Amino acid sequence: MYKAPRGTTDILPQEQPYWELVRQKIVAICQLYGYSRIDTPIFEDARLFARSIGEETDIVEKEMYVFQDRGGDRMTLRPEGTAPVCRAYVEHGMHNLPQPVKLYYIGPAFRYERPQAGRRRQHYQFGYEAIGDADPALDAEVIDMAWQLYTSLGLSHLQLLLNSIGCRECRPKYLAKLKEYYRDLAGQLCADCQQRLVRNPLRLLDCKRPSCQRAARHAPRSADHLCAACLEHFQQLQRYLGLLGLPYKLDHRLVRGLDYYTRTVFEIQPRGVSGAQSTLGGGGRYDDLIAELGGKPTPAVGLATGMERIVLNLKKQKLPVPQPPPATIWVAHVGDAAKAEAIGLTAQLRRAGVAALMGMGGRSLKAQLRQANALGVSQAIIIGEEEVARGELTLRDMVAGQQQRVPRSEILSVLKGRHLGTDDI
RNA sequence: GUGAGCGUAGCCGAGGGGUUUAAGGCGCCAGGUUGUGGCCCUGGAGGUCGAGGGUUCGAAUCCCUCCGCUCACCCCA
Repeated sequence: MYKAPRGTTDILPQEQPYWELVRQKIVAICQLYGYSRIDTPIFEDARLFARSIGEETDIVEKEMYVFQDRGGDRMTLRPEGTAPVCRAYVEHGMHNLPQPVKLYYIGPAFRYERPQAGRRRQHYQFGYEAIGDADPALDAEVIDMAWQLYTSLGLSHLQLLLNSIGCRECRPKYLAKLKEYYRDLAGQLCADCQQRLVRNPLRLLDCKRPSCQRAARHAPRSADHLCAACLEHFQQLQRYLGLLGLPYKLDHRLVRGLDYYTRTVFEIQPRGVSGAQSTLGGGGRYDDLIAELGGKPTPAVGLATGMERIVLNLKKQKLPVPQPPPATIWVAHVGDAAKAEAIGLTAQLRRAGVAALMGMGGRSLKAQLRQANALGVSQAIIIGEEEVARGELTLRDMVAGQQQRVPRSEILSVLKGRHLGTDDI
């Protein structure tokens, strides 16, 4: 028996209302903030991600789905959405458009990891990127937009974590200080952090092992070592967040696992959940990425959020989701002549915009009505020998349990009289 | 990659060596009305008890191995 591959899942019809709601809110909020949709390929040249995310990151080192296609090219199922969007920005010369260019995407991303709650090998990300402006007001807007998305879905008890990790000017100096601080503490670090000290010292700060946390306690903070320009940017951002009424918590240990970030980094997560896969969304500024990918130097800021984590939290907070309406009418029939009549009538109803279903497989009238009831259909039409002979239909109200004869030619106007056509929906 | 828990029909779930031809509930199908749903009653279909091996006269039940699922760690959405 075949099963969905590990870390993948079928999103079944009963789950879809959650996803549909999330998609609707996403489209609405993007319209509100001026973002246009972009769809990029699900696979890309493997080098795109190694270049942008960073060779030393977990994603690139152990989580990417890489394969060689039949032409011998090395491809990667995309592990995230920012790099492809930036590639598209450069490839299509979007620097000629009014800046910033605001783009959003919704689609699957792939990472080879052990699955657990809120983490799948194929997951769905919604993300957006504002490319072409360094104004901290844009950072604030990006954060505000995510916050509005979550709250418009009804999510509450969220917290915004914020940090600045500087730019290519000030970060190297900071990293040097960080390494210096750790020089005497190296013996206390876990094996992973021994590696990080050499390859990616920023990541030393967010190791969760108690001994490493202890070692990190008095580590120099990136926000205390920003250059004048980065400090100004960070302070302005905080001021703007204040103007927007967004509560935030500075977290000097928040560094994020992707190399392309500069200056602003942030995460939004539910309060009171630690450890588990709690982060709803995260992002930051990546002022060097476009140039890294061959464009001219272009500042940018963006966010990505996990759709299944939103759904997870909607369920956890027991928030209601709208259910799709059942069909309006069920056409039941008894006998060959009636079945022929039912086929024509059902088609006619649909063409008039009425959601209509008819019984299949020559089942008993009882069985047909039972199914109509189970599906929540509120009206049934019954056609038997007598109705066929007289050119009539029996129209049964499944809620009231009452029925009446209607001339076949008048059925549409009768239904309209009951406000059951699309004109009234 | 590491650790823990769990695998009995579509779903939930009893049974922990011998009348077990594997309970019960939900769902599905049909009948109780020669053309009428919901409630009720009756019946039916549906299972290599995750897989393989071992112990035993006898294994869903005990042992081993493997596989899968779930949760957690690492890391992230």
